[in-house]
Amino acid sequence: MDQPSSRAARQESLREHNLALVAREVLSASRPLSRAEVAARTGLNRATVSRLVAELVAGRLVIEDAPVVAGAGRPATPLRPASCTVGGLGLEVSLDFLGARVLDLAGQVVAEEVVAGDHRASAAAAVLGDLGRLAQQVAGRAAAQGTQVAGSALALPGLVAHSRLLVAPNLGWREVDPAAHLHELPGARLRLDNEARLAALAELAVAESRSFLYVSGGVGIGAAVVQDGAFATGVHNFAGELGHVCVDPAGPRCRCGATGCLETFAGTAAILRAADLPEASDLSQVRSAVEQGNEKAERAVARAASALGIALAALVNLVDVSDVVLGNTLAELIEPMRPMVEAELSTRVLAAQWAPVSLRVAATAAHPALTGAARAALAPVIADPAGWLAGPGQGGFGKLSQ
Amino acid sequence: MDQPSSRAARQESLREHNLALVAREVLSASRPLSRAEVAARTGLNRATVSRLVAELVAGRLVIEDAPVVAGAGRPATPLRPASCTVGGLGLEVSLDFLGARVLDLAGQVVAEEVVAGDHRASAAAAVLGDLGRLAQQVAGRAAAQGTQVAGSALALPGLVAHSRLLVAPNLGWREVDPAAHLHELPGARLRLDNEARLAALAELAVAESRSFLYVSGGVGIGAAVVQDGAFATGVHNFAGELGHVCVDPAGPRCRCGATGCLETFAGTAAILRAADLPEASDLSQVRSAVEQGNEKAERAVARAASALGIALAALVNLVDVSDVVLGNTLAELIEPMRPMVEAELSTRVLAAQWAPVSLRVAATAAHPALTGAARAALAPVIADPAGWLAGPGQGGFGKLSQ
DNA sequence: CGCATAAGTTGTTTCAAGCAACAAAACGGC
DNA sequence: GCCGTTTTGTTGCTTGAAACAACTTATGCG
Repeated sequence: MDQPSSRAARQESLREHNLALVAREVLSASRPLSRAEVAARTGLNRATVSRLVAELVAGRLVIEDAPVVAGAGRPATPLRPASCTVGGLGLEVSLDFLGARVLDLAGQVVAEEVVAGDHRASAAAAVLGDLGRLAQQVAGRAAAQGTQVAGSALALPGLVAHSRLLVAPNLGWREVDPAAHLHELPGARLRLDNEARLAALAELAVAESRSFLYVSGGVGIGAAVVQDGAFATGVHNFAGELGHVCVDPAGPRCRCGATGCLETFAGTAAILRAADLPEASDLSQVRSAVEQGNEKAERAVARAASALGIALAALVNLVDVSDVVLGNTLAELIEPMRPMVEAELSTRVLAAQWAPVSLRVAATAAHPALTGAARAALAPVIADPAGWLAGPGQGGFGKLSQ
Repeated sequence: MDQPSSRAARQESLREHNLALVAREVLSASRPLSRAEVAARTGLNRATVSRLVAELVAGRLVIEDAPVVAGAGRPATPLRPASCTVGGLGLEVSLDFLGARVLDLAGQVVAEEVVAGDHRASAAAAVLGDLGRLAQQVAGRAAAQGTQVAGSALALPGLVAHSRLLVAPNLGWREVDPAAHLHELPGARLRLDNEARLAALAELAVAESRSFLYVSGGVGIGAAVVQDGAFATGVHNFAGELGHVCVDPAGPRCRCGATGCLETFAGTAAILRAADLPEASDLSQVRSAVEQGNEKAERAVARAASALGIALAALVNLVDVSDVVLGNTLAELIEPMRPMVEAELSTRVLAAQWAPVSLRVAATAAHPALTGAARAALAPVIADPAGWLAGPGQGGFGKLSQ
């Protein structure tokens, strides 16, 4: 459904819209495009595309390659995203590492730094102080390469509203305002979001599908629904708390206070505990045990798979997705879990017969939420190039959308 | 969220957009507005609004009332939706009635007819044939009053994709193409949608909130998520199957094939069976029994409330809504169910403390899905007045009486 | 070498909205 | 009762953005 923006459109809006359209086409193309190709793809006139591209080139968002001869006719001038001119700074606080990464418009890493550390039940101020220093350092390195950081985004394993972290159960944090501890970040204001959602954004950049459910399964289990390239965020930005869907009201008590949450069956810690393997600290060891026929491990995985299937079936019944992408540590167990998850899905999803659900592993990349955060930081520039070109450095961007 | 339409915008699009903006403002205002007020609300220039309004008046979508004196200054000309010029035809096949209703742009009923009947395990062709005759009759009466039907929409208690009904478990229908049995409906093509979603559309027109979850609880339980006035439809239009969310994997078998679906606890038939009241055929009788302290009825309601709470909690965790509207027969039981539903919600929803969920009864109106269907039929005209004014208008029904 | 072909540019036209000035229709104070 | 004030709606002019058509550029091919 096309939700019409209820603002008056003037001619300036027209230009902004078309400029953004051209920018998106060039910046997210899989190969360099010529002006003529952009015109063909967008439906704009060649002359119009030329004017708009000129603006993007002048603003250093897009660069022209040397013309390439390909068959008859005048050779086309390939256009591609500028590298190392404008960047987004992605930050992440995870249970076991801190990270900062700058990506440029081409999606290349300009600078990054990841520091391991155990942040379970940690002090927010200290951890965020460390992260701030890390961010400074990485942004400095990016600047040395000529990359101006347009903005930053922080991925957190918890519930985020506006610019506050409400609760991150596994970090043991409540009511934290990260911006207060992260002074002097370059660019416009800091955007916060859930780890799963930002990881989904990274997946979106490489996946061929533009609608899927991304499940980030670690100690906690988060999810993000991507539909046609946009997130279902819910009214308060709280959507996707798959880990606390009730799978069996008679199940074990969860640290959130309820009983039978998915996390108590399929969270990393829960599976490890149920598998009861001496000195196993990783789900890959559980997988090996299953492959070797360890019965306790098999039962643990079956229990997790059944629970995951029930929760996913609820989600599919409610929001109707047909492509489930499994990320984070839970991805290790996809093959042993697959038959049972698929069985639950096919019996419990009302529309299963017309819209079968597929299950796959996320594109492997280190720390996808970090990549997604960097992309989110850059998103305002891509969505509103006119705003960026008009006042770089200034927060001309009202919209934090997408 | 501003999902940018990925089409090239030309000046014509600008005009269409602003025309739609003005149309929406006038057609969905609670009181007649002057041109100057529309200009203030939309941000458009007064001159521009005048030009656009002239077009809408010429197209008979909006009419001018006599100027009204109100204080100093030139008296304003009130603009209001034209009545009885353009209408939408809403149709519904329900378990126990067939209905057809024409609404005009002002939201007034121009003509309607509702026929009771039991359609459980019925023959689709015969029922739809009856509905077609009913539709003809009602459309004819509307035409006699000068209302040209712009389009029609059909509400069905089942899974709808494109223009086919895939399955309606309680009707016992599968793979039905209603258009094939409903010949010669006036206006553009027939739109199909789920009963719950269309009922939610009717609720949206009268509710003050523009984001809520509408639950239609009858024999089956459907739901629709409305966010900022738009529906979350999912990838295939299957979203909202709340009735088949698993509430307890050890629960009774559902007719969908799975076990422990919400419907098996909180569907009308399930509650009646559990309450075990001789000759009760209605949930209002169950409510009376509860009020009189009937223990079996109390247990039945508690069981239903707990199940509903668990399913709603899953939904709220996943899609983040904070306003739940209960419609259809289940609304009868809202008060006896409220404490238990709210208890489940507050313990099971992770964000409950920051975004408490409220529970209320739908605005009472007879057959809301019928109203919603009529509004849906009219929606294309409001969303694209330019298309309507240019297109198949004017022709068919000759001069208006009066 | 000329012709076909495709890419990109330049000048003109079209169309929608803003702007400013103005006309219309009320009120209020004297 | 007349004149200034206030708000509404309209008219003529200007501005801006994109389409269109014609043109230039640069290549391949016979």
